[in-house]
Amino acid sequence: MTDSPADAETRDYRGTVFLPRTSFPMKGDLPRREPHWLERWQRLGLWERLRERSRGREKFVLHDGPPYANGPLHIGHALNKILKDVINRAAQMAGKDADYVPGWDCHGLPIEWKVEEEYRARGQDKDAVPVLDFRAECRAYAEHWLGVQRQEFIRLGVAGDWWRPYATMDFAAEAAIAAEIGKFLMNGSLYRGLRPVMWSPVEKTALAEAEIEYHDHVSPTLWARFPLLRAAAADLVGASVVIWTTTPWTIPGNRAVAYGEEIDYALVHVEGVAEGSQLRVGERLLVALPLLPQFEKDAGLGAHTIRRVLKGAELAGAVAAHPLRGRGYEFEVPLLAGDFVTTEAGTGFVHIAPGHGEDDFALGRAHGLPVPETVNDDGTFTDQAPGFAGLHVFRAHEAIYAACEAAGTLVAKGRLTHSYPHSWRSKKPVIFRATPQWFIAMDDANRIREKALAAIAATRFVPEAGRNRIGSMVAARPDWCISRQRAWGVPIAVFVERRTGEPLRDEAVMARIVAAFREEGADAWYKPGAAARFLGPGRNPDEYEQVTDIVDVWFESGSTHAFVLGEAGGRGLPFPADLYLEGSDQHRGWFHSSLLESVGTNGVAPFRAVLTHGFTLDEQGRKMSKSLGNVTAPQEVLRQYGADILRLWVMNTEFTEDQRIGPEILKQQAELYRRIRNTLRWLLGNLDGFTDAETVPYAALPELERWVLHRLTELDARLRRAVETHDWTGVYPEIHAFCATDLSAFYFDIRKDALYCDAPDSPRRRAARTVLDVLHRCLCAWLAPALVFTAEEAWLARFPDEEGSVHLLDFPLVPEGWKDAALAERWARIRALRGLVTAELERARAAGEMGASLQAAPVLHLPAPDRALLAPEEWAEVCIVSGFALAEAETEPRAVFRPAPGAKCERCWRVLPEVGASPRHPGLCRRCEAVVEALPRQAA
RNA sequence: GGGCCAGUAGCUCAGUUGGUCAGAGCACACGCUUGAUAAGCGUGGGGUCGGAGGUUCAAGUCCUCCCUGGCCCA
Repeated sequence: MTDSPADAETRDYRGTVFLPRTSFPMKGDLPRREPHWLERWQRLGLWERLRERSRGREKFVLHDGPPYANGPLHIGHALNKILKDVINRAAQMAGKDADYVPGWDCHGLPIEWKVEEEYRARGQDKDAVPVLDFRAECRAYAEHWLGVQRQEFIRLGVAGDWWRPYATMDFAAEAAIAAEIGKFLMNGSLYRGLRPVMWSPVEKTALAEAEIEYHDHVSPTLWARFPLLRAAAADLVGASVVIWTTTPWTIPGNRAVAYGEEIDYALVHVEGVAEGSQLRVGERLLVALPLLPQFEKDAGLGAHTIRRVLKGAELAGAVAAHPLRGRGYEFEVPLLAGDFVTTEAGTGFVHIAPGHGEDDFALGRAHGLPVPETVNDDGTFTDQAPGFAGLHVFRAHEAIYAACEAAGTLVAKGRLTHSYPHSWRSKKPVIFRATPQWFIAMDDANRIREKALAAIAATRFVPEAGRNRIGSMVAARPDWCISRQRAWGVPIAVFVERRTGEPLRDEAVMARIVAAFREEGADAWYKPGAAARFLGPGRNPDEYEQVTDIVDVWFESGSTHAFVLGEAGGRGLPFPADLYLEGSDQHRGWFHSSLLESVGTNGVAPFRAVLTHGFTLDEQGRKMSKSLGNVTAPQEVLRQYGADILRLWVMNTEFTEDQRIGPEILKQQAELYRRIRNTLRWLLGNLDGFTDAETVPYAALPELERWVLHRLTELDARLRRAVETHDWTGVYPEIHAFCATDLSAFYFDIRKDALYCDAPDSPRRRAARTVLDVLHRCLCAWLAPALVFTAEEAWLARFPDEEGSVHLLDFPLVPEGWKDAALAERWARIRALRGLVTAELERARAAGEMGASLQAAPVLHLPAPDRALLAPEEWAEVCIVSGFALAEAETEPRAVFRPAPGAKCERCWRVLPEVGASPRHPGLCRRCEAVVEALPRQAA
């Protein structure tokens, strides 16, 4: 190189400019890079290190709601676990010991089905397989999917105790669940009662709702008289209430008739009948007024008069005779108000058989009606159906018709094709049938309902609406039916004394069961000789019935707190948990069952706070479904974009409500990500070679730098508030906006001149780098809970360390002293005025008067109060122009474009009159001349 | 059919107790830059705040009804 002026004209000063330098690439390449970070964290034992170094800190426990170990993860799983992860990581970085134990729900029907399916594929009969073998296959199936889902969660970047998770099929868990049932047994809340369930007479088994499919079916129909014995109004006594049913076989089980209080009923006096009609001239009938025209046709009603019309409410207290009175059905049949009664079909009266319908059962229970068991396992009538014993219900209608006709209560009969429930397996029609089931009482001496409502009042709900939602359910729900007639689950390990029908309440028996389950799993219940083994030497197994029902899986997952948290959990986690976090459907599910279970055994809720998220829909707000082809699979997002993009999406949505996702939305998230990534990249590039020695104390910083630090205090406060309240909405959007608007478009753009062109020891450049250092530390830490991979990459790009990780850090302390509201207000005004300047420059640019902003030296006319904001040279800096003049304005500020006089400095590109004045560097301005002169020769 | 929730620019979201509240970011268009460069900067267009009534001097913001969607039930 030469210093001769002749050469200077052509000299390239690019090499003397301090351009950003970094190894941090612009492209994230996340699908390829993320797995390497996972390997690194695994190798470092990051989770164990975190636990080690936060030992003794205050615990934060987000108790994991267990996903079902069946099939690959869908987007809802991803949303849920990512949210949990962000909250856990943020709590950890905010100074807590956030120990997170992931869990799985392993028992239940869907897995039984899958295993049965595999049997069928092999031509094997499930019922021929010994129960212990079947259970072993179910266990292996759940084990497999637990492993798959674990890897998928890990790939999402979710941190937790993955190699020591909990599972409801762990022996310890099965033992704890049995022990929890034992507590309800001992405290008296567990009882055996009747309840109608969907029952398949072909398979002789109860069916779950999901095992039912609906097909068209031809049912015999029956219109029957219920002669009124007593009623408030004299003209009703002796009249007949007419009911209509599509299940005549339920007549023997009838114990009441329901009416609608608001429905208008006609008291009809029959004066003529069609040929063949079963109606009698002179009789009086009660039929809903709107249904009377149809009834005329159905029953062959001829001439008649409507004596009067009455509201159903008038029937309160009325009593009718059973239509088979005189044939073993001598009891009275009360008329009861039912809000399920409609005038859509029939007669506006519903015959109530408490053993054969949901509404029937509920109404019966509310009024203390008996629940006769009129039907056997195989669908034949029992002795409790006098006159029909042994007859199959599906072949009983002719006999019922005949009996009614003989009793004078047959009004009409017919046939109806309608949608009717069938067994999923046998494709045969099913029936509602009352069967003995196990219940937990809501309102006995244990007062679970009352205590649960109190616990709800004491819990924090985010969003607040959750309190009402779960509260109204708890207030209205019936006793909890916890028994299922299934194989894959935890048995209700109870014995019933045959002589008394009472469950055996013996602590010693319970203790033997729990101890055995702990060692051998719940399989112990099914092993030969189990009854003798658990009952102990003092009892004869023949005198006891060993219950073979399993417990509702909701009871199991509702018990997770009992084997994960507290003393019994053995993991050093406190009870209750700080937070439960699941989808809003869990108000009826896991939140609900956990609450009831814990209230029943501990008297309090297992959580201090409940956070719910909504459901993930497609881009049009529709539910995702395979048939619509609008499913966004997390695996596909990972393949195409990477986990950090999916995580960013989670944090950018209003997740307490339903969210949307799809190709367009993901593309947008990738764009938002790029802005954040480039902000980090620019920071890293401009911090090249930075050391603490360069740092400038706060008091010596220019206002612009102090303003940036003030913004950090605002973001820090926002973040810490989110950690406290679990209200994360808007936090990451704000960080993004900070990167885009405050940093990239404002602060960085302004400081490029100082950073690129000032001398390395210039106070202005050092001040900027001081702030860039803080920005890098803050952004890496703040982004770490959400963008777990990118934050790590950006941290290690600056502080390479074989053992290091951004995830081992706490959030940086942002000094309170950086907060400066007055400064913020002044700079808000400065930015507003800067907007006037940029708009004016744009006008000039469009008019062809200028290109780059450094070609301008505008004049800004300001009213008096604004004139002291900045000096002209500071305005030039802030507006990124080469010159600047202030002038007076009467009222409204305005900017006027002027071209910058002088020549363009070849190094810093500012247009200044002084350029050309230097003999050694005629192409440079004074600042750049000095910088270049001071550089070591090889650098220049 | 019932309970709960939501419906603000193409997209993601702000809009406290009703009174410059019709905004931001992204996307889009145009321009600049070419020393964050498959980057960066600027300017701009775009919404009858789901619809209809009502309360009020004044309503995305309160009330009623309806529509659409979601969750949970029947």
